[in-house]
Amino acid sequence: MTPPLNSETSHTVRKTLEFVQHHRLAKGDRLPSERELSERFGVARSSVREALAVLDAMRITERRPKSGIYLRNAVEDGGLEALVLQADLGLTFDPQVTRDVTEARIICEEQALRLACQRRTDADLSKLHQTLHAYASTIQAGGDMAEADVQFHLALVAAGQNRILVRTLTPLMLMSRRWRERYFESEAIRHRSLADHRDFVAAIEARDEAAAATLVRRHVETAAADVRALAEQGGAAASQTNTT
Amino acid sequence: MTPPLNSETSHTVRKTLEFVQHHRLAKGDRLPSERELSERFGVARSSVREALAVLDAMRITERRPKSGIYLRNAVEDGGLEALVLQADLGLTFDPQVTRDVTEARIICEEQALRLACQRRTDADLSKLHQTLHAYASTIQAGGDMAEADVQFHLALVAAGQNRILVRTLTPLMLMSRRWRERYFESEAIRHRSLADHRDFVAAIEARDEAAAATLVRRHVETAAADVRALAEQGGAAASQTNTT
DNA sequence: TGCTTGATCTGGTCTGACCAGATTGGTAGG
DNA sequence: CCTACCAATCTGGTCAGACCAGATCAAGCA
Repeated sequence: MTPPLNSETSHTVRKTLEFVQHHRLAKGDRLPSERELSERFGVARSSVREALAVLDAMRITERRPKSGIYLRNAVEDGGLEALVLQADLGLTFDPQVTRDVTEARIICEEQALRLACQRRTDADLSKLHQTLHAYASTIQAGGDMAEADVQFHLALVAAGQNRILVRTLTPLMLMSRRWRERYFESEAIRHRSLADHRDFVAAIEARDEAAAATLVRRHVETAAADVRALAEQGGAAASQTNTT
Repeated sequence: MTPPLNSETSHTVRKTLEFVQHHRLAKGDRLPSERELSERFGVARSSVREALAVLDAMRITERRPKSGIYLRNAVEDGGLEALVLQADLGLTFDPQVTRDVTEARIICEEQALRLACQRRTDADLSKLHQTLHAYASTIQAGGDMAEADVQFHLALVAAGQNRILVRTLTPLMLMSRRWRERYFESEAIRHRSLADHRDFVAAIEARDEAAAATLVRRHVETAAADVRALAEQGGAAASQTNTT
């Protein structure tokens, strides 16, 4: 459900991003020609072009006719969609990005939840209970917690009746999907998370803005801290990338 | 500076989106095959594929191997980047989207400005003054106000030291670029806007969070109301799209 | 009626070709 | 020795056509 790209295109996009990272290319630098990339990656030029069309649309690269392919921004400085793509591809970013994502999530989600308290309909409420139930089931069944978590938070935000806010938060959620996968390996965390989610729904049901706001902050901040701890402890191997 | 896509790819993307709109395709509906699209649009299949790669990456379409191309979401329900693309292409959306964008902008921008008040450096401040000056010059020279406005607001947000928030707000800004173009045709509005911007910088310089917050709300809400009035008055022709 | 089978359609990928500018290297002229 | 000009080369943009392997579905056989 997550991978948006075709196998080969996705593969080539990944290869290209890796190339950029590996060669420490900076904004304005020129990439090898399409023909050379296709040779280097062992795919046809048409495949390279598809990947470049995607990178272009994401404003990561810029193709200048008769000239070459240039890096529009550093890999870490594209659009949000670009970040999601990188997260999907398993590329990591520096800690500052993680902190910024957390902060942005708290900001957007807190306000969204306030709106949800004001505007939620009974339909939203039953949807929330349903999603909450699905969440609990996923814990029982040992299913995809990261996915269930994303779905729950998005349902929460959706109750705020602002589709743009939902779209804004979606990439922020998807971005931390990878981290969450490891995060939910702990049973204690899974259950604490479920308890938090119950509180969320209760707050929205009671239209208690203050409670909801406090909950988000604590929930997201705690989760972020845990993930950070996990990253430092478990995976020095997976934690570094270029920081210019 | 805005158009991110190559001529032909952009052209085909536009044609495809128009096709979807014209035929009132809904989520899950199937588009014509690549071969038929290429024939219909009068371009090679490879060009269609590039466009589809972009639409795929934006999660607007989904290509199922050996099956067909399907609409992942209604055109109005893609990612933020997709909305920007549509705005760039001159496609309009329903009023609810406009309202949601305004609300989301206020939420994100208010919090970003609060952060800016706390964290802005002297470098940020001089950058802001510089951007403000450029803004005033653009008014004098009769330049691209929409662009200058976007740049100013992004500089404002950037002072909050959260790159993710900047990236979040960028599409929201770009999205309303079209509307802004007409908006800034009024001289009165141009000057009121400049005055507002001066106040913004002053508030951030004084680290006055409350003032900054009040300013954003009033500034964005007023602008949105004006644009709405303009849309209702001037262009019934340009205001409707499908609302399902 | 029900099941099998093969023609057809679809996206995925590759090869190779041509175009028109941009770039660049070398050579002819000063 | 240096300058100026021109042609070979390189680049992205686009097109045409081909093959593959599943998916689909209708026709035909049991």
